[in-house]
Amino acid sequence: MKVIEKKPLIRMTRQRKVILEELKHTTSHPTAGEVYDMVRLELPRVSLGTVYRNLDILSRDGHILKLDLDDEGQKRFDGRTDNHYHMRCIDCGRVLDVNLPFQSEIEDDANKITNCLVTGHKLEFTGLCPRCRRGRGTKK
Amino acid sequence: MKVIEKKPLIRMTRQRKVILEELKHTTSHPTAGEVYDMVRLELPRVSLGTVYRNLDILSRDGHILKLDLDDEGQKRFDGRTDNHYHMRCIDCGRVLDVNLPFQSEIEDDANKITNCLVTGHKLEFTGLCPRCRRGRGTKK
DNA sequence: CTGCATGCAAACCGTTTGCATCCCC
DNA sequence: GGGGATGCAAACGGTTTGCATGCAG
Repeated sequence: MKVIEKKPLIRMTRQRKVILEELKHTTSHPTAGEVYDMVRLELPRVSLGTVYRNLDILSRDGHILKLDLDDEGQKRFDGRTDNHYHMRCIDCGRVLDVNLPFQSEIEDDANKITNCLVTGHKLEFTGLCPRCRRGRGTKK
Repeated sequence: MKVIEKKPLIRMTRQRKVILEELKHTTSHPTAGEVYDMVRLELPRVSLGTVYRNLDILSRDGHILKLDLDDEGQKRFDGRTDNHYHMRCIDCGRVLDVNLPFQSEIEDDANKITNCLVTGHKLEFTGLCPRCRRGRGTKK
């Protein structure tokens, strides 16, 4: 498993700062468009291109995570940067953190049965979030 | 874990048949564009729209798998429909099968620590495929 | 002062869709 | 013969990019 090392940000612009702060203060895993909407409340003249460019730089340097979840046409962003898993609600699309221990050993297992050099893994759960679950039966 | 039941195909057109056969005879996890290229060798007048429509229908009915892998702007398709995992080479982009036992129990673990109703999971490995691994050091 | 960052708009690329025609059952 | 499938081309949605200007260090 790779330890992501955060590089210090070379240059902190007003836009970059607001984008980073918004992500650090939410757990909603917003899309780029949603980040744009959030930032625009504070910086009404920010451009969507700037948001995309900064999300790229911030994730490249390890300050945020870029998530590429199944069945979504778009990426999501996470201010939480430690290794953790996610669960996506197939009803409402909400994305939640799953605090299962991070299983680096599974990469060893994969290494044993392939000729690859496996260095990372991504685990994503699907199902119903607590809210959507109520609208249906609760038994498994 | 959900057992996917294959529905019989209502109608078998020439195009649909060729698309399905191409996918059953390769392990390369091609993109829609790559399937299009493969099919075009046999049916030169096939349209890209038809390929997309059939890939949708075939995956909806469980005859193929639609894969949404990390860091790719596009979907891939798999003629192998049993539950299994994948590994993506971060160097060349190749996608390989990983025949690790399918761990439905991990969904139970997730159910225990969340209030969600977890019904599925997806596990994706990243690293170097055997070919790309040779170009670099082989020690871990 | 220098060069990276911004706003704006156009371009890009994978995918979807409307429509007239075709052809499988 | 009828309804789903096709080819074609235009539209779509998220993302990227070129360019002139702005601003952090």
